[in-house]
Amino acid sequence: MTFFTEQPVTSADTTFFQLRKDIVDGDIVAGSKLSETQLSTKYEVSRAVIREAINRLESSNLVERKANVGARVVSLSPQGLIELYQVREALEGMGARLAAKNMSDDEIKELQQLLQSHSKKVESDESYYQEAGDVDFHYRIILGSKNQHLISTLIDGIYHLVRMYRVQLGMAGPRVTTAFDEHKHIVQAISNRDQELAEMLMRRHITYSMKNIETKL
Amino acid sequence: MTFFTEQPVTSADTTFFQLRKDIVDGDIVAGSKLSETQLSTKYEVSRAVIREAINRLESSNLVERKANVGARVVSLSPQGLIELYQVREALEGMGARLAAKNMSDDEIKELQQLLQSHSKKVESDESYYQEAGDVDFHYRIILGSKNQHLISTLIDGIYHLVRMYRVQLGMAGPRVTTAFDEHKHIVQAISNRDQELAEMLMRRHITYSMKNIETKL
DNA sequence: AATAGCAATATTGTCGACACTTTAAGTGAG
DNA sequence: CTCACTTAAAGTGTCGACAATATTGCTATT
Repeated sequence: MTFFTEQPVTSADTTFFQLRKDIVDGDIVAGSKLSETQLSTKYEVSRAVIREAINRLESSNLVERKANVGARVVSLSPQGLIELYQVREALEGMGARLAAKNMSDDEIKELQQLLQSHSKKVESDESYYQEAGDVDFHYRIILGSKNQHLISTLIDGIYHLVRMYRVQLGMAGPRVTTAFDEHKHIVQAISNRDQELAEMLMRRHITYSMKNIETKL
Repeated sequence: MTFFTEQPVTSADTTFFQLRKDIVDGDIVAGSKLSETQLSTKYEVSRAVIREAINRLESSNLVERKANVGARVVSLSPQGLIELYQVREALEGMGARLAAKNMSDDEIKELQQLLQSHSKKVESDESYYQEAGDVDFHYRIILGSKNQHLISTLIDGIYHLVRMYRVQLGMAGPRVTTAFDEHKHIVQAISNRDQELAEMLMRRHITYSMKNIETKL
């Protein structure tokens, strides 16, 4: 469940969302050039809205721009993945710490319930958990930090790139049940309001996750 | 010394830098509205340029935009400062950790020399250290992390907002010599390639720094 | 007098055209 | 044949005008 449904209001919004999806999904291949005129005809909007959309994509770290030259979709590399996950480790670690401090008792309860519903799905061997479930879990904790900078940096800025790596590398794998246990321990630390432990466990969880993906490169 | 002189190439670049400076310095007051037409006449460029500049300012977390309504300069608040420093703590902590791992021996030597030159200035009681010196020190470590995401998030995204808080709250204070000692210990940890310690010391350093500024709110 | 609805105004969003820069192809001299 | 220079092509940057949306002020009704 994505409970943060971004509602497009302007034409530039729509184009931005569409372009982002196409990039993350690999329909626009990594490293390729983004021609404004070309995209303008493809998406049937003026170059102005394309430019705005590209600007936002740049803010999301999905494209790179050079003045008077143009924009390219970022290219994926092992080094890039490592750097991305280092930032993610720092930010989500802090996120878990703050969540342990700032989440309401009700929110924690919901988090536990979410985990329990995942538990059933893991047992019944549904593959649901692999993607959506993991994302859902992490989103809740990030939002639970109540830190607006952290939230927007991660959700608007880093997570789409993370997904791009996952999608284009086939993602997931045999880490499902292992990751679930890690999630369980993190929630436990948050329930106990143990900030130190919550941060440490989240950092380890992300480190493991990176190493798992790294093998696929 | 700012060794990262951003060279404007387009008109939008120039306008963006100018606007950013005016906002950070408080010449455009925090919380005020940014009218595109108004700025267009003030800076003598077309609205398209202003719009691009505002978009970038939004990416830098210096302004907030609402569709069909307009952009406002962010307003400063104790809560906002705390949240900002929490993110900074996480990122610069990781930066110090990575610097201990990735800086070359030469770069570390230069860092030590920088510190020594600061030491003299602190003794001779020059107030130089307060602002530029501190920024210089932190920049070197961030750059030393060699992590491009970390670098751009901090230098392009967070640091201008940090400076905005400092400038508009009178900044600095009696923490000069204290901060210098903290810097010294961080460099020592980096020299020893002690990643854990470097991160921990940097995090504490930033926490202290926040508490110092917080008293001025 | 207060409020709801409407008209007028101001502001942002979008568009197509033009200006400038980069890139590539082509031409000529050595 | 190679290299430097010129020129043509394509692409990005900037502009002014129009369209769509939000805000303000007015009018009328209760």
